[in-house]
Amino acid sequence: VLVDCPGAQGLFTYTVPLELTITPGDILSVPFGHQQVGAIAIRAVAALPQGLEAHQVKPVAAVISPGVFSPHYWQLLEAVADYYQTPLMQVIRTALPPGLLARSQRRVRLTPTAPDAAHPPPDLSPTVQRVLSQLQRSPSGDYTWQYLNQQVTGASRALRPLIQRGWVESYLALPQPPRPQRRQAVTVVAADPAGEDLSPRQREVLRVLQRRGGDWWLQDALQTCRTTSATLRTLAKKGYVEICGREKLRQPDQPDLAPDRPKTLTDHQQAALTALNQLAGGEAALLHGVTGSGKTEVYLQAIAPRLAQGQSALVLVPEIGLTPQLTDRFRQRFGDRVCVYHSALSEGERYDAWRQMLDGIPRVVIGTRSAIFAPLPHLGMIILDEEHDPSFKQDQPAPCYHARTVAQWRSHLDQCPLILGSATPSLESWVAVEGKECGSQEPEIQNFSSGDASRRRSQSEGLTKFKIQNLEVGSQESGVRSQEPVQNSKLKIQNSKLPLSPSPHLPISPSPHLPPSPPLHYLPLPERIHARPLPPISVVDMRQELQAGNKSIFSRSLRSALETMANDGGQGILFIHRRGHSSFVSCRACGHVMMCPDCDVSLSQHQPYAHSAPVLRCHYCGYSQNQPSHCPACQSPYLKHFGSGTQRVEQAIQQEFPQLRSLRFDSDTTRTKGSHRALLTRFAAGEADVLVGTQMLTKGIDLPQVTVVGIVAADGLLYMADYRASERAFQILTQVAGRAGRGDQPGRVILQTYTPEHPVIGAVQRQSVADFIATELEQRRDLTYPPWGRLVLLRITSPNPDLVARTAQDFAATLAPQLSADWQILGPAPAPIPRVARRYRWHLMLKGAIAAPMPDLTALAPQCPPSVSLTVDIDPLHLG
DNA sequence: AGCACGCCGACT
DNA sequence: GTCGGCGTGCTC
Repeated sequence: VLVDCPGAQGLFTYTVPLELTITPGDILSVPFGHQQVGAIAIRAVAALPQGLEAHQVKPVAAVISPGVFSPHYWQLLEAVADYYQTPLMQVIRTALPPGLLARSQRRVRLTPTAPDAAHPPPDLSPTVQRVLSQLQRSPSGDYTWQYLNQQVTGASRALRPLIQRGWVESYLALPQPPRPQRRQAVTVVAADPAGEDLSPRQREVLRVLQRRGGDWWLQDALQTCRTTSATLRTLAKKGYVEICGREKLRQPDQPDLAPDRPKTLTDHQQAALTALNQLAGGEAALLHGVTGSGKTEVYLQAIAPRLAQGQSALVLVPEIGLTPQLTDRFRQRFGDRVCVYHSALSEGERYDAWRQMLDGIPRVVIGTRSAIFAPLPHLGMIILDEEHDPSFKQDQPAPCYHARTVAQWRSHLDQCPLILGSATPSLESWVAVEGKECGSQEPEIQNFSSGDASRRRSQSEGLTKFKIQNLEVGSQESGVRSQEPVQNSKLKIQNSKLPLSPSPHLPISPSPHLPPSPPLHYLPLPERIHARPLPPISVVDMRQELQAGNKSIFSRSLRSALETMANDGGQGILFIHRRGHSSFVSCRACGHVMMCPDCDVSLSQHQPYAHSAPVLRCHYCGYSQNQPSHCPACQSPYLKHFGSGTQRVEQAIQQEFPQLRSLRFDSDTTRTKGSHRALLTRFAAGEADVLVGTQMLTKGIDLPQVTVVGIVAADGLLYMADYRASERAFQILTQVAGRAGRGDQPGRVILQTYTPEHPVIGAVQRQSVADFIATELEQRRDLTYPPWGRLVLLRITSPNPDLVARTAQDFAATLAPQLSADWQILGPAPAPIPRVARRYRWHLMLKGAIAAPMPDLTALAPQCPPSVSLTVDIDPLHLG
């Protein structure tokens, strides 16, 4: 068994209780030390491993979910673990729905014999007293061990006398993995509802039930018929209906949609579709379609034949909550074969969707990044829409994987085609297009050979993380602690003698061999559907506006565009890249800037409602406070806000265009479930004239009535200290501009900036992706930044500022002699934002040649002093 | 990770 | 002599 416990390296042996059947690949719950943890069954062994006594072996506690890992799927997880230098178990955890690998909780509760709170026994030490009164504070007298230790220092020791006297008991709360939800269901079985033996009321109920399909959840039936369960039970007794428990799939509410049929394709769409249909398994294509060119229709028609052949399709989108329109279109085309999977679902909904995928019925799964691990048995196609979007890269907990990279491996392992779609392709994909002049420079996003892998392993001499595949090869590591490799290599010998009948163990590859990523077939969609023109983009120099005496945040041309739009009954979108009211608040008298107490970040001003008191919020840790009336440094009353965000823009509209009704679309107004869809529906229904929003506006929104797009200030995007700032600015601006003129009315875009000469602005205005990419590639080549080189970022954090700095320097010193000549160390240096949520952050960057094998950094994490944490980010996207 | 154990300084 | 803090090691 592989246990879900960091630091527990290797495999552990358990007995199988008689009442359980366990197959390799099952997800288990096992006792481990003083707790119960999640585990994966790897293989059955006939005899105890050497050095292990029978009394040491415990039985498996439960099977959480039966066999879910196919050989290919397992190889995919191993590849992710290996490339992103993350323990396999952690990769498994990201691939599974949350809660499946739950661990037990140590809890403590008062027993009935415990003394009354009013009469505490006097012969107890102060800490014991405190623990007792803490327990008595809650009505149940029940706390987790951990919480009690937080509240009362030294609680764990103080509990001992209490437990001895029998006043307190300590118990293990078993993990509660999600389970299928069962509900009573009513089915009409009698064809004729006019039976003689029915009362009038029973007859009526039966008729209502039958009229609408005859298949109901008991709850709904009772409500609709305004009846009681007694009536239905009588109907059941008389044989007219059947009542039985059935699993009810948990699903977010979805609107009823009219089905639609495939649309006629333009010539370009048709050409792309033909090419897609001819893709062999493991081949990949870049579908480069300008905004509004109908990529979605191509996806739909490419998927349809795969479904018909009994295969499933996987569609990855940047953020699903943001794209109700896309999921609706898929539902209209494929009905309930569409399955949505993303992190905004509740635990139960995710679990149900995940189990549905396992059943092998052909489906279309639409999901975010983590859906690349959807357990679909017969995968026929993978589509990554908005392939360039940075949210496909995970940067918080390891593995810091890029869904596009993982998709390439998966497409190869499952032998299915991969489609990358975008209006503004990433440089990585652009360079990988076949026939482009990059030759051997082509970034092989994944290209580790077995040679690399074994070299890496030998480099780190025993400190390397334990890898299952090592067992198969035998144990070359001398340093791996305890007897694991020995006993396990013995197991291996046992297993290898077995005939290759039904695989007795989880198929584990000796080392994840993955071929270089294939070249991309280039499929352009250079025109919008119905030959609609791309909207012209006018760039407005805001410096000249100021000179002309215009102090408004709206230029004269944006102002007039909005006025004509209002007269013509069109709708508009205003884009600003920051939410909230303003970017920071500072004192006019002394220059003091309001800062977050826990981060090195200025606080943003928010004004939830038009006249409410302003609130200051930290966008990094969520800290918030009311805006003080006087400067905390000098007591001056002149605290002023600078810069503008969505709230400020909305306010300005209300002041300057009272006739225009506006809606705000940012993460403040879309926080609750379903609010995206609600806002978009209201806007589409004409409840507002202007939609004011952030980046969110760029993602998969198709609003045909929009004729005007105003970019209130492009500058905030252009000047970020990140080598990808230009690329991201170009992508966002182009995508926002592309929201205009998607209906019958032509659109126009007004781009306001203080630096119209910036090359990104020019490229956006010319709407020329190729030009932009060519210049950008040139610049990156000079510095050997990706896609011409590769990066690894070590993020080191701790609440102790000196310790982080020292650790970062130590790591640099350890790595320097280990790295090959084609890698160099940049830093260490404090991170661009040196402190977030009271943790100090340092960065250590490794830059290597494109063909250079990745250095093995897995040995560093165990060297971290306590309180210091290290994240290894392979191919980082943002360096902030 | 989480928990137990054992060492060591501080305080009654 | 005891309490409580902290580093170390183990989990089939």
